[in-house]
Amino acid sequence: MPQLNGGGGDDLGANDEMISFKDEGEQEEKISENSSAERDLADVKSSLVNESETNQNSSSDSEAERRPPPRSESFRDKTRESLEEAAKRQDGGLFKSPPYPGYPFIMIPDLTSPYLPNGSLSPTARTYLQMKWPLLDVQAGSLQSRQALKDARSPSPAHIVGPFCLEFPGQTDLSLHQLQLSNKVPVVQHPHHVHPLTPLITYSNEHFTPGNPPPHLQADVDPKTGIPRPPHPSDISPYYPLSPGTVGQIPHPLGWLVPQQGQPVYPITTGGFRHPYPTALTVNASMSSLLSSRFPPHMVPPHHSLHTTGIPHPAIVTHNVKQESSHSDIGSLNSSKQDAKKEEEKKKQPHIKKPLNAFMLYMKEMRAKVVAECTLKESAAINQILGRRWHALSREEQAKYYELARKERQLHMQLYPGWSARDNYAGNYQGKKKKRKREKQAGEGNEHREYFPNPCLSLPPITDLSAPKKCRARFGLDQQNNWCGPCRRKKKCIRYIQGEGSCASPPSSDGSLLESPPSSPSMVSPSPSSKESKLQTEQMQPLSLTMKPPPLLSSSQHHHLSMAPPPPLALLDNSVAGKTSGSAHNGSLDPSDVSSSRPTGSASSRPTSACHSHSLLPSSTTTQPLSLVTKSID
DNA sequence: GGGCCTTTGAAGCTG
DNA sequence: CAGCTTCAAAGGCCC
Repeated sequence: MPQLNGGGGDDLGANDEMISFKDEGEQEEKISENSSAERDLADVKSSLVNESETNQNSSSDSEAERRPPPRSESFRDKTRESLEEAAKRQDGGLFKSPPYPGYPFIMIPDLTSPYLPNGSLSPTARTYLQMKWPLLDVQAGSLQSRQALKDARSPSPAHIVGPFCLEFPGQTDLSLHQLQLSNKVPVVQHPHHVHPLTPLITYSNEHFTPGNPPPHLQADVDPKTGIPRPPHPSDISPYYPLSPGTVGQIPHPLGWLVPQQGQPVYPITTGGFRHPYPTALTVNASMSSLLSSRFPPHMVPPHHSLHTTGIPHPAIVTHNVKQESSHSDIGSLNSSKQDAKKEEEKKKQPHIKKPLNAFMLYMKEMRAKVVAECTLKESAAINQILGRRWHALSREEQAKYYELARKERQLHMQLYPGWSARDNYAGNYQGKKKKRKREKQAGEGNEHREYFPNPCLSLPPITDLSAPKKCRARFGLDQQNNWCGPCRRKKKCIRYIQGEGSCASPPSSDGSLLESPPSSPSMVSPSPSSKESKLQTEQMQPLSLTMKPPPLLSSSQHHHLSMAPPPPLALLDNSVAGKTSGSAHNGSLDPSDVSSSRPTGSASSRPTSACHSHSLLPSSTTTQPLSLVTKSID
């Protein structure tokens, strides 16, 4: 695994993955079949994690040798390349594959953390700054961009047309961090420029004084067992707070930088959490030194989970849960008592949250940017955008997040050896537990998504017939007047229900396109020779809807899409394999899948700004009218 | 105040 | 083992 502490520029990053990618690129040969490509992709994806895991202890130098055999012709097949290229274009180069093999990928907490007590902004709490990542050459233009970003909350700069104006390379599609890094200076958060939201405001440097672990943590002995704790693995990222057994609150993994209140992150449970681990940074001396060398002292995480200020760490979820009604149940008094006991015990246990997965990490990092660019506030909409962007990310980019996620999991495991995801399942955790998720509608789980090329659209590009709130997704918040009653009340969309077989949507002139049977070959069958189909798709995508006025257009469009009759099974390609994680994963990395399901390529190819014209939206629908519609109803 | 929405991914659960 | 379910973050919205 790439060493965080590694001197030089390869601090961390998933060099391993990157290397492999590079190899793949070298071997870029002919690829051929989607099937093989898919397999390869799947392998690659898993390998992204596996490789790093297996190699975590090895030096980056040797990684190349141990690198798995090039698997990948398919990995980097032309389709993929073209897609990536398209994505790059769409994203204004944000995601262009970095030419840097060993980009320094430093995992640095985002200072603009929501964990701030006053953090109204919702910057990412735990973001990992990549020293090089999109080091897009923001250069000169970056000044403007920076300025623009400075007023992130202010109206988007003129050049920012809308959310995800991907067509403006390097101008707006940069995260604050990226911009900050654009000058090639490894500055994570400028000491001078204190972000309004920066948690540092709340904390004085003293709080972050490295090397001053709290007394209770100084002894590296498990308080519980008295057995000296094993040192943290060097490769573990410093994102997890310790879990001092007695300490009820743990700092956010990145708590040293993002102290906050009330945000539970990785609290410690009684169960099996043996004990306090020094902060990852503490544990990881190399990392710590790295950070110390790179960042001002106050940037360096404290060696202890409990902040000296006594401010509750976000990672901790206190269970101030009201006693459940069961207590009052006389009939089952005895059992109630027992239950109560159990509940109390559970309450006492801090809630340990699941480690963030790659996408979550990505979202955390990019959310703020999207919010600023798109002026969207609703997370649902933002997440949709992020989801598309995630798909648009190059493998390398995704690999970074997978690597981060892997480290998170690893660290999490180390910190909470006895923890299981099951612990957080409903019922196990007394904290606010979400109710059972909405019952799945028929067909849910096989939802077919369409990727609208235009990320700027606040309207969710994805049409999921089975998804509730169809109107919401279709029309967006701005057009609630178009929503059906139930949708307004957040109930099941009657339109959707009605439209299961037929379109209940309001008449729309251009809806015809959507209603029209799938004509696009690419749609119908993501042919293995994806290149061709892809081209076709690209050509066809920019169609009909393009001309529609954004709101109306999108609304009707979405509506039709959702209402559209089920596409032939053939249409139901893997792109919409359903929500199962497995399929989703593969889909994200599968070039073929991407090509078939992602209009991004086409979108990107379009010169016009998606943000401006919303043209992309229509196009996709045109080409993949039915595909959008998810799986066949029957 | 809590659930829903929405995304992907990880992991647990189920048949 | 495949498929399904739950949860992780986020913040506006609704009840």
